[in-house]
Amino acid sequence: MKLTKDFYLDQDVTNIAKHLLGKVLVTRLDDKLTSGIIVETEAYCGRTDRASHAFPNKVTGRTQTMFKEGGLAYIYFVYGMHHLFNVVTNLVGQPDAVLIRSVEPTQGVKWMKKRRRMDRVDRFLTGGPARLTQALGISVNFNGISLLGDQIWIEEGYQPSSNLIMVSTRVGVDYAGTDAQLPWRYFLKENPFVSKGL
DNA sequence: GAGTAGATCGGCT
DNA sequence: GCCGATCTACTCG
Repeated sequence: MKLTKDFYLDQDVTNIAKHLLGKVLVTRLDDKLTSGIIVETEAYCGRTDRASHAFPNKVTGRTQTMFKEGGLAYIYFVYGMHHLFNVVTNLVGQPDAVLIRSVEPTQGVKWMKKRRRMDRVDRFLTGGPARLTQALGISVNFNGISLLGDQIWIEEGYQPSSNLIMVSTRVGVDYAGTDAQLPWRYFLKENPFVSKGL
């Protein structure tokens, strides 16, 4: 069951970041189906949050995707080599997004191993924002495409009980001043595919 | 296990 | 010109 448009239109991006835990991210490329359960996310609010590329509601070539209606993929390139995948949320003109930081592999493990050039199934396969995009074959080519289509989408999974949902500050956003202290990272307790503890 | 350097390039000032 | 929503390989111990 693919998530529908209305899921992505919630105006509180932290709600969506929380609710994405336990859902399943799926890609289909060249008939290779790969998927994983979302176990770690971070919320970014472009209007108020200095950690967001779109702060403060700044439209540029890179950020324009985030200003569109919720339900699209926002993918950007960093450190000269990594592609990071985000879910665009909220209404048109509100540049909010959720970074997907880790998934737990489910389908297509064979393809994921091949894309990652490794032969184990542990957090090094799909834990970490750049690792999961590589494992699922996501690149900037997918920037701006719909999450309701047939190349990349998110499905219903399970609803984690609230005592398993952990909250912390976000990773790698020290440049954001006091906004670096916001508790906008969510992850599943003791899940071995989460990128780092806390 | 912890700590650190190096890779590598698009976006923005 | 600087630096990044990161990862890997390598060191030391």
